[in-house]
Amino acid sequence: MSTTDAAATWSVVGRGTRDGSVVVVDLHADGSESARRIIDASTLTGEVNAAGAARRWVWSDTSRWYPALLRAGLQVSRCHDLRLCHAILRDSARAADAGDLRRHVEWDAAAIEAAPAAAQTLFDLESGATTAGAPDHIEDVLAEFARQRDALGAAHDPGPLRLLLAAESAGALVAAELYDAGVPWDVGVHDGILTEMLGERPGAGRLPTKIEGLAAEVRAALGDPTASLDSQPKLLRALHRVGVLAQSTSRWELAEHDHPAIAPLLAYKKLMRMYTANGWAWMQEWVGEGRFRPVYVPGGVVTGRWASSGGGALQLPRQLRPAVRADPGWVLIVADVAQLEPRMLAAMSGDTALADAARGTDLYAGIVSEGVVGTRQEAKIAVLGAMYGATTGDSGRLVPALRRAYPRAMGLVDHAARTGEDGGVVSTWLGRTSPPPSVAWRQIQDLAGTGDAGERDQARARRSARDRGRFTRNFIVQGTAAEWALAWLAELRQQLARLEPIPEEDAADRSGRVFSRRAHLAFFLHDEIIVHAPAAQAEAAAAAVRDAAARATTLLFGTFPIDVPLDLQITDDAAKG
DNA sequence: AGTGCCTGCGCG
DNA sequence: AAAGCGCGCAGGCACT
Repeated sequence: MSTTDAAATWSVVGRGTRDGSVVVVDLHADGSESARRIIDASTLTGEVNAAGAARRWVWSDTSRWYPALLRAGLQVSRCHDLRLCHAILRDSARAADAGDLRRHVEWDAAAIEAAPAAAQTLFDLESGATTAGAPDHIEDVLAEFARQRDALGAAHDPGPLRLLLAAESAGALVAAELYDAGVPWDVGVHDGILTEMLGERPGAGRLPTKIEGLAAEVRAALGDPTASLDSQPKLLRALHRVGVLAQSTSRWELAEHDHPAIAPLLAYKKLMRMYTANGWAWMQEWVGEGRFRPVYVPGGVVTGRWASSGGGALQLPRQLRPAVRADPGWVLIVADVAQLEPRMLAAMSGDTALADAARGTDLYAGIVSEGVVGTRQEAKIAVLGAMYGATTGDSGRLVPALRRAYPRAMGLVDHAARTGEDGGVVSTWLGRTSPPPSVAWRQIQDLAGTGDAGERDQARARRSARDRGRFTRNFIVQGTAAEWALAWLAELRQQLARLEPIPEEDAADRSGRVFSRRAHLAFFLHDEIIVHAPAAQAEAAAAAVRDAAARATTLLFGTFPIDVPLDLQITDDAAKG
């Protein structure tokens, strides 16, 4: 075991030249190298242990390095994920001089790579097998880290951007930890919900009884015993034959027609959706040993939200929530923020009137009590319309009232929309910047600007400009909300990590997993988290959830008086949350 | 058999 | 078919 330099700030990890070797380079804050060690991949866990909690690990891609450490029972405190930070710095309008980063496209290619391979890692690490993704050789890693520090150092005001990079990297740690921990899942409850809803689990080649029954009802009502219900064009033709002249087969349109086939058809579609998306086959594939393990993709959405790849973590139907069950002797802490995005907008714009309406748990009720609109439902439609750029219908009609009452907040999103329409870029509160318009978009606008553009060219250009305006309008709000959520996650995982592990005999299992003896994050969905905690830690973990949210708000907005209230429940069943 | 697009619906 | 943003996934279907 080699020694580590306690004074060093960063430990940069990369692959060595020899197969299976790993190189760890300690750096001081000024970037100077203080130690360099060549080790076997299998001893990296020892290095991490010896380095202590304060160390920030720098690596190409958290999803390639961290899972193996977690499986070896180690949690790291902090990291700098070069792949994710590259994407932010490359585009950020607040990072001066990112040209050097843009030239190194090999760090972009990795981001385009599909799902992070949560399943590979330790084995590959030890065998020295190469995997696709960001460059991993230590010299490439050191060079990229230097470029990123240069881009940050040259920034006019690097503080917010530095915070964003730290939060993004912490999010990468959380994503790997969520996969390692999994969502505690009761397959018995899941099976019960499916059976109740769909009927008995069918044999091969058959559908559940209730689905078959509904299909028969629909076909009888259509007078066509062989009608296909799963092919949109065929179903549409069958409906037309009985006089239902719908344009599409979507639920909301079918509901407007009056025909005996409609009710069973809507029920059929609902059940079929559950059966195909989250039925027994899904359970078989994604749930094992009492844990649902979806694959999260941090930074997977341009706005900074996470995406998912596999398991559909972000689309888990509310109906299936009861299957999220704490282990015996454990509880769930289910917490979410109501109306996170308009709260972010109020704070970003410094709109104290909207911040006043946001005081307390229901922003929409606040808008009503300020007399801006008449009902809570109107307030909701107006706010969503304001953030999404609605121009017609109820929503578009209500937005002007908001514009009069909250000129600062509305001014900010309206300005973002105009910038987008003009082909410009916009940035979130911490500095994540929207991508520039595509070449195709530019061409459409340029063509419309020339003298010989036809009426259709003009119309197309206006439409695509407005489309982009709605995107940039929403980008600053959705992206800042994602930043708040990352800060919440980052604070929370640090606080949970400080909890004392419970005695071995009370552990959820004897696997030696990092999270079997301590409260841990189990689920994350944009503005909502679930923590799985030993009963003895329930109150401490809930306090951590609340405190982390408060700290996230302060971290982003300092002393600006914006409420970000949590709805928080401690329960053994996530559906009660 | 593999691909890429379309439709529809789940989530925020 | 949404009006009004951001996603992933399943099934059908046309194409290779």
